[in-house]
Amino acid sequence: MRDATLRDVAELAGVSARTVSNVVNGYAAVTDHTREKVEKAIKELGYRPNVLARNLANGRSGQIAVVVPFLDVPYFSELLQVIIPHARERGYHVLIDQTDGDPTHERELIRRGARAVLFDGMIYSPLGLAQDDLAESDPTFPLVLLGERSSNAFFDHVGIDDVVASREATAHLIGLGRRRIAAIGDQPYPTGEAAQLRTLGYRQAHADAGLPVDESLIIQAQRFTRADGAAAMRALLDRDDPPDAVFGYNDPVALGALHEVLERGLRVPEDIALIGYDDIEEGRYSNPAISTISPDKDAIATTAVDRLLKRIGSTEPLPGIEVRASHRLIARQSTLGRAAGR
Amino acid sequence: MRDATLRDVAELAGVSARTVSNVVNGYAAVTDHTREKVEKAIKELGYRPNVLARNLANGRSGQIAVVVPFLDVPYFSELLQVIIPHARERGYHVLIDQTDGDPTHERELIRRGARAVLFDGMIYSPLGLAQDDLAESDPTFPLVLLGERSSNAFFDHVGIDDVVASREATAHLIGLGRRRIAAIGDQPYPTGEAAQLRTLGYRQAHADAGLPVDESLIIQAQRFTRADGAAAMRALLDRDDPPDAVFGYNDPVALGALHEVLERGLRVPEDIALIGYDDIEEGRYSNPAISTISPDKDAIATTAVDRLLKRIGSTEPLPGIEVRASHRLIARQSTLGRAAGR
DNA sequence: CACACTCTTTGCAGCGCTGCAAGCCGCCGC
DNA sequence: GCGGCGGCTTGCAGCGCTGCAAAGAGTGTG
Repeated sequence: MRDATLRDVAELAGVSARTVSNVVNGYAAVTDHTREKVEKAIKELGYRPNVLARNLANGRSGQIAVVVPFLDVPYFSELLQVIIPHARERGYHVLIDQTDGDPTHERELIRRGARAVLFDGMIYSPLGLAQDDLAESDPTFPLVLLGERSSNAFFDHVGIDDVVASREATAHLIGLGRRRIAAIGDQPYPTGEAAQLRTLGYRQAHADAGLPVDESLIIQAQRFTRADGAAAMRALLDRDDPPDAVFGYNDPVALGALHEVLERGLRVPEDIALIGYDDIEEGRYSNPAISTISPDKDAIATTAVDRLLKRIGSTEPLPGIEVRASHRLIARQSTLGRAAGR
Repeated sequence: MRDATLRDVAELAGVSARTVSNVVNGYAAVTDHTREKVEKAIKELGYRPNVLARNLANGRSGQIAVVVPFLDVPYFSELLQVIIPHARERGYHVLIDQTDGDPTHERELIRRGARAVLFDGMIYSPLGLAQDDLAESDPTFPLVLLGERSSNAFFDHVGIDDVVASREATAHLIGLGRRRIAAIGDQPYPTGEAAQLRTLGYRQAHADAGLPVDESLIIQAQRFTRADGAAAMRALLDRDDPPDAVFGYNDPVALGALHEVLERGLRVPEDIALIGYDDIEEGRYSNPAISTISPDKDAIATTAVDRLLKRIGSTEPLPGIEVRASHRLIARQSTLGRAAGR
């Protein structure tokens, strides 16, 4: 059986289709009497508005897209966990896309996004996207960027100050007396701007302490996975002069490295201290629990949604703003040892 | 500037709108000559089809919804990681919703889903939903259930055999000589059918071995988180007669328990052996790495999508089928100790 | 009692696309 | 040379809803 339409309801209630629409949307003032009639008819027919038709008619889709490189990266799923309900409260559904970090796919999205009528705006966490690619995007399309990239004049950008945070993480290790600190996760190529900011912070911390940087301790990682962290650590431990501390550019990398260290029978933090980045739940339950940089995820998620909706709601393009969420360093057993206590 | 429409393209190319539509969709045969003209016009105007209008016109949305209780449960994000690209290859976008395990929200979805024109079908992993609630759903709505629930005549159901898998997990511990095996995750109430299947397997394994079950070792858990696992373990270790092994109903629970055990200075597996369920990546990198039941996630994800699309494509309702994906037990250090090697 | 004004309700047109069925055209066979 | 046929192309109508502007109903005022 065909679903009931607005017109069906109108007919049954003896009013015009437009009035039914008004009742449903609470638009114009409607007499109590009329409203009751209409509501009765709606109930009787089990009418539900056709979202598609509504969207087509008013040119909005009621959906926002959230694009992340990898869904199984805990940081992203934890963020989505906040974004989805927050968007729902504001009347938006969330469409999720995953780029697998594929630059072609990412570029595609950012360029054609503007025309995709499927969603009204996009929250985007680019990975393999160079700054230049952003320039090609339609500046009138509501877009909020997540992560470490600096915004341009057209889009908003929400994230923490990665340079400062990375400097703090490194300084924490230096403060513990470590002198051979490895950095795992550098990406010294155009699409690795995010990683480069962390490397910059790492360097700054060394400079602050008047320490030299051993370039050979800066290790690259492609995808920031546990496997990447473990592989990098393996190489580091095979050297004659292994490090005495590790700064992982995200928690999975640090956790992968941790796994490798323990696997070799070394002690953490006595032999090697480790710190990660992102404060995913997993890191609170690893053994030992890992120290990390904790970004204010709630703030990032809600701010991103709010900014996006503001952009969507605005008729003329808003200038891009840069939102800095707060972060803090959480020291746990992987740097403090048993002293970290519970 | 307004986006170009089909009609704009038609005008520029000097053909009818319908022909442009044919070119775009590759429907009817079109002369090479005409096609070229149209394609040129499309490029010139930067035309992109309006998905909303298309959907409204042909009554399909090209979107499927995937509903999970919690996005930050690694098992679900790993599953989505497979579902999303697989659906995309088949021309579908994935809309993700998260119920937070809220029964009201879940019931709402299942009941009204049929009418939600936003998506053509739904893959659903219910949590707080009793079997009865399913009966209220519209049997003509394409729906595939994930997880442990047994299907009814109207929906498909994809999952592994939880009873068998749980029996194997428990038997593994028994085979190691353990006799006081705790089970963490039971949910002895109507919405906990999934958990109950695991408890059943646990009991069967004991029966198989001629061992009695100590009911006090069956611990409940609400949400299957690391925190739940840790809390349950804490209580178990505070007893005078702590267990010598633990079967966690999913990996996070097992990992939370593991954390607590190590925190107390006990050895794994010497003092307490642990096994989890789901084989999330995290468990391969924990210290020690945890043994687990590994469901064939690829098969589950792709089968679920394929079945759903088949249902969507079929004019008359298909009878519900039960798909059993395979699983295997992966023994790692948390039960085998160092012997598990690398 | 006519008129201005406000509050409700209405009809129309159209969002951009596709299903349908008819129309057109050139070519083949007899 | 004519009817028939198959391959391409077209026009129409309509998916279900909302923006817009105007009509209708009701009220108060001079």
